[in-house]
Amino acid sequence: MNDKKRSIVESALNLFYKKGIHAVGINEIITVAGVAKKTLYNHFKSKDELILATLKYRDQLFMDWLTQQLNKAELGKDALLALFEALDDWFNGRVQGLGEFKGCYFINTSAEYGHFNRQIYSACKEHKDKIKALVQVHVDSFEENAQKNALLVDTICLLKEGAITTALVQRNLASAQNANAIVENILRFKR
Amino acid sequence: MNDKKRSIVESALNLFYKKGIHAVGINEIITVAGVAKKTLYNHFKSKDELILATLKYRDQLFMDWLTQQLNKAELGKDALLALFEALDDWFNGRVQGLGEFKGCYFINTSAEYGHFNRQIYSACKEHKDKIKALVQVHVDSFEENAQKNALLVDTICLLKEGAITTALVQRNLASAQNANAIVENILRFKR
DNA sequence: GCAATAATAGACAACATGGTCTACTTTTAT
DNA sequence: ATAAAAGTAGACCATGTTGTCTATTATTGC
Repeated sequence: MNDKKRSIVESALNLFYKKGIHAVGINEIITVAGVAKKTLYNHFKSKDELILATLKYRDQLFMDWLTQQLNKAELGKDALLALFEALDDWFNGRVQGLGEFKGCYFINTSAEYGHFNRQIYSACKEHKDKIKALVQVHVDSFEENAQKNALLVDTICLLKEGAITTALVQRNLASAQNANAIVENILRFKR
Repeated sequence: MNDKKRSIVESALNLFYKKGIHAVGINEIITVAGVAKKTLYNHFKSKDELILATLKYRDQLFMDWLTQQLNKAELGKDALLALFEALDDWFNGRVQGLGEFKGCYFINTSAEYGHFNRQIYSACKEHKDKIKALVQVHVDSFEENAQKNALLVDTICLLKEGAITTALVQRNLASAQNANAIVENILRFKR
């Protein structure tokens, strides 16, 4: 990816994430990116295409970070708890690369667009599917009973989404710690 | 509340909920409401004030419905399970009054506005606080241990938020059933 | 060195936005 | 019946929106 192009995507993502997509205009983006309007439309043929690029970019950023956090812990239960510790870091501004916490970019974008724009919706869904797949790997490593396995994956994913939403809407920045405590209890029972 | 005023609020809410707030203009609202622009600005001195009115209206609508659903069940564990059955009805379009499911209006609005507009943010937070208080009542009826009590309330609220978000973003309309199964397991353990 | 490519600033078009205002009509209360 | 209040349609304003286009300047690859 070109330098200019990357600068445009980064600036757009930062603004979209902070203020919401509809609230940010092209002119603001090019000002922040320090780029001419023609340059932007040279790389992206519409705002929608730029939005998709920010979703892709954020997905990479987020997945790289999360995968790295989980890999620090041991495969299985430890990694699952590390997931919620990572979330806690994120909510409380201890993760440089993700910017000041303002909820999940993909949930926010879904909330703004719903299922109206198929491509945008798909990008958001795919991001969540990836995370679920990551959780699945770790649950698979110790839970062989298919039914219990599925239930545990669902539980963890629901708690994760709930923690993100609660941190945003209720401004409860401890929600990841709460979720962590819940998961710890569940995993302990499973011994 | 005046007939015209109610019509404006209802139309605005329907449009905002379906398309997102920034995506809907005043002109569209007055057209749908069948009302002159002056009439709208007679009742509300700005779009922001109208947004707040829709939040208040939806809060009443939703809380009335939810309270009624929980009251059908017995105080305590039954009511908590009824909560997730109610969510399942909502997600799958079996609740007339709430319109076609498009996520939680308060989460969506928070996602669009963040903490930028204090009044809007507060209205969203207060709605969630009310629901949490409702859950609290039922947990209080059978769980006297303070720590377990708090943990259970958190669990239920996180699962609820997670189910709503997952139903929207992943288009997983069974998420409330999943959450229900999880809560059932937890409550059974508590015997 | 020089042609091709990519960047620049910014004018411009066409339309949408929130909000105000005028001139007129209907509804309501007494 | 009549005066006050609340409604109507829609012109209008200033600004903001996405997107195009021109004319000029840097940056490339060969």
